Amino acid sequence: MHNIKEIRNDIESFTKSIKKRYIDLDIEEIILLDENNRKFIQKKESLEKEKKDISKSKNKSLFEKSKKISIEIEKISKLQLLAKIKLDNILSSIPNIPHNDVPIGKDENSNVEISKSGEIAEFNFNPKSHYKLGEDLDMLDFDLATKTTGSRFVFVKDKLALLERALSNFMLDTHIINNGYKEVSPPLIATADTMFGTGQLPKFENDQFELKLEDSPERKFLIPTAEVILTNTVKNQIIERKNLPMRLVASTPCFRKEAGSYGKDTKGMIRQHQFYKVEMVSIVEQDQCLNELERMTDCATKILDLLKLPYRKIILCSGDMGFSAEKTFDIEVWLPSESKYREISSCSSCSSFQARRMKARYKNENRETVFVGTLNGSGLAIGRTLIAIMENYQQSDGSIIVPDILRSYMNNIEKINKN
RNA sequence: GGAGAGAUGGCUGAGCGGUUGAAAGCACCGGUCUUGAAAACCGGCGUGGGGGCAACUCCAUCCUGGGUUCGAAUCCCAGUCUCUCCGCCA
Repeated sequence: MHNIKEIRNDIESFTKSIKKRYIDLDIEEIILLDENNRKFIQKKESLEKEKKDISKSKNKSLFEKSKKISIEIEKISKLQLLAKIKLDNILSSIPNIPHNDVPIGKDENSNVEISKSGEIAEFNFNPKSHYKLGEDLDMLDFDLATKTTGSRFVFVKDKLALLERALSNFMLDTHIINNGYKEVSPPLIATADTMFGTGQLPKFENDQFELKLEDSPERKFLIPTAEVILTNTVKNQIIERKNLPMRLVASTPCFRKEAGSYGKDTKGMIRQHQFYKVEMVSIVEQDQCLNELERMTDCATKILDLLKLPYRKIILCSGDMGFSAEKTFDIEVWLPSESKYREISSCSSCSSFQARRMKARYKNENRETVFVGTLNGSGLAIGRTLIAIMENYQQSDGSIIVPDILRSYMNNIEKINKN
């Protein structure tokens, strides 16, 4: 959420910055609504003052007049509220402004590779896709999921289910023990207000699974990522500086409609309506955002290092970043069956963009109350890590070697074989 | 699900129709004292918004939304949440 005061004070630089996002924005309308809103506020407040003075005077002869003023106030309030709602609707649908470090570009073609890591394995046979491997092992069942639930779901069974569980524990342990994150097991359902805080609402309502609630005007949603619920733990709060940075990690299912991606990645587990993800969230002092982003991204890549999976790190360009982000690193893991890198983690700094929406603040060193900085990153997406392990560790006979680091989490089995 | 109690500033907590934006304490900040610290004493200290270059000023805000009244933290109605007790249940 942007500060209308800042926009008003420097319309030109705001317009220039937001252009980097390649969105349509009617700045004239914003300015007009803002002016109207303030005009009505002034009118309303001068009437309120008048009314207050009458009431203070306790002069009975003026009481009748006061009643009339009340009616007038009500009329103007309605107009003011209308302008304010319209203005807020527009403001709350404008994405965050990209940081200066961020390359300018319209879509993923302008993303920039920063580094590559790990050895890409040579296969002396044709590497299979994860879904072929999984189906042959009888440990991934997409048809069964279609029968019970619908498309874009999967049954993970047997040793692959164990692998999935092991990954969750391994990642959590690493972030808790080595990276200073505090484990949280959060609710998987969030209120509309919470969804607004991190930027899922109002603009991305179509991507969310909403629960059907009887007899209640309240709206509730399945979380699309633990970022939503973890970041909002500080909403409507003034945090003590000594408690910053706050680092939280959770392993949760995530639910996404994937609207607008029909026909994309329909085969296999790449794009599902439900998947597990280990999510890191940091709440920091504003000026620490970029340092924390580097740190968080390292926490994510460390997992891939330990799993010995090849990956690359890229920085997203201005047009490809998520709504709330000012700067984002994506980590992409190598998938032999596709001979390309696929996203497995996304780490973003949201500056104070979400904090403003959530009203999450802290007292800085000058004892001023200011908005915190928020960051989130996957560490990592479990489903996609499962895929990457299957494909990169596959053998010619269709079995899958268990990475060393995971064996203690998997009853010390070394290989996943067909039963 | 049933029955009660409650929701006030960063925290604790008074107020229960008319300078109450709100006592008091704690915390915090500044100062005096002290070699330094503590203690003691003095002063300051909520949030959001509007106007103004500024000094400053105005409005809102005592869970949320309605209502009564010239006037509401205080009265009425609805809702949300929290706590206690009972019931049911993983």
